[in-house]
Amino acid sequence: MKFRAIKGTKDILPSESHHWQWVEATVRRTMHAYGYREIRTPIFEQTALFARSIGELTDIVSKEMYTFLDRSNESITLRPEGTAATLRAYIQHSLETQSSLTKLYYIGPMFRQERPQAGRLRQFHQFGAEAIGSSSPQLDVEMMLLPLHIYRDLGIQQFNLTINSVGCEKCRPTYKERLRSELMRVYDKLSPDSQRRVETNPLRVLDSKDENDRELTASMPLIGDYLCAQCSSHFNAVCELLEMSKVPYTIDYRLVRGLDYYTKTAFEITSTALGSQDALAGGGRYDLLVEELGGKPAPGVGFAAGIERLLLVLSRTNALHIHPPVPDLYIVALDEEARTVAFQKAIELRARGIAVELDYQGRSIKAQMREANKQGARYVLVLGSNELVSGKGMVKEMVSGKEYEVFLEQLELPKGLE
RNA sequence: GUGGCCGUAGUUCAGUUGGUUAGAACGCCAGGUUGUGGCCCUGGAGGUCGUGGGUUCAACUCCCACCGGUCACCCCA
Repeated sequence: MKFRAIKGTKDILPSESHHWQWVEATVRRTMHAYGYREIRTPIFEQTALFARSIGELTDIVSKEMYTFLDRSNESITLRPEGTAATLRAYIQHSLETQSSLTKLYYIGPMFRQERPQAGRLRQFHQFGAEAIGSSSPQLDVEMMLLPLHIYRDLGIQQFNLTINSVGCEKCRPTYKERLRSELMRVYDKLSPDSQRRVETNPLRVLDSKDENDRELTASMPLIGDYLCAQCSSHFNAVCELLEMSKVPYTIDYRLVRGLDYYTKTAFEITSTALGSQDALAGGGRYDLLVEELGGKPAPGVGFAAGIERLLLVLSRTNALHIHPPVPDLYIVALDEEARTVAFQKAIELRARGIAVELDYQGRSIKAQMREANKQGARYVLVLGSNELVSGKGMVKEMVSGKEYEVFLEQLELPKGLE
């Protein structure tokens, strides 16, 4: 075999595209219910946009982006996430002048060059939402409710919501330095990964999976104790709203996000049906990002959710019940003349919105009936010389085997079809 | 990116201590007489045994590299 899809990319074949359509339709319906409108941005942007928003030192920017020079020697990057481009568009088109609060959602492919494994592809798909222009904790909670609502609608039973506050520009630096100095005391005993993180992202050391690291950091100060009054009350408000919404959640003061732009609220939704790649969705508040990207200062909050992982959970919990679409009518034709009439009838019926399928290969009646059955056609009409002469035929309802007489001139299908 | 495991028909797999024409099931195609599917029966097509080297008289079976997948780490959706 000469050509194959690039490592870490996948073809979505007809046997599963209907599952995707179902998920996407559910996402759109729910987004609408929460007042979000779709935005579609290009899948590539100037590299600097991502470096600026996500953070130069993050793993995503420093080693996972698909970055290349185009023919004009401009550095281009395939988007690794959706927020940066969404905010860029928000700023570029001055959406803040349209209304004081902008609520947007997106669905589409993202790109990150990581080592692939189940639930982690190089081209993967996310849906997500952004609310720009308000610092209300209600929106923080809405960002958690949105994906949870979608998961419930799709039939996912088990998930865990974990939240934290990562502070703001006033309180985080103080905590960060305090933590870093604590970490330096045990630096030599930390795992190599954590040693690296002490410099780049000390908060992340607390999130280490290394047993020894966990012991070393067990009694170290947590961000929760260092939040400023504003961050603290915001976080409390978020917790209260979650209580009110009756959404189970846990607070994890060690939770950190991989993107630098988060302030205050950070959260993650995980599923036990997944392996090590267990994050279904993640998000948080980014009150400084719009300004950082050159826009008029505006607070914002958002989330992103992975579609492949969502489908993985659904298939592992046997929750994929959606069937592919079927033809309303399959026309079986027995000879050349009948095939011409069948084609003509198909054109007429399709024009009326009826899904009609027929044989294009001159196959036997048996083969055509089998095909109609395999495709799940609801009705079958057999056309042969008898029908062409009499102008009448029988439409057979496949599930019951019952047959109804119809006139070919003005073909009517049993009611309920149109 | 690091380490472990895996890689045989479209799919899921079998394949004896390396030894002649690589099998099954499902799927696909065609038949089972006169114009009607689902079950059943029969037949057929389909594989350079991931790719490339090497060891050997001989390799799908051993070794190496690469490619792909997968598990964990890393990271995250």
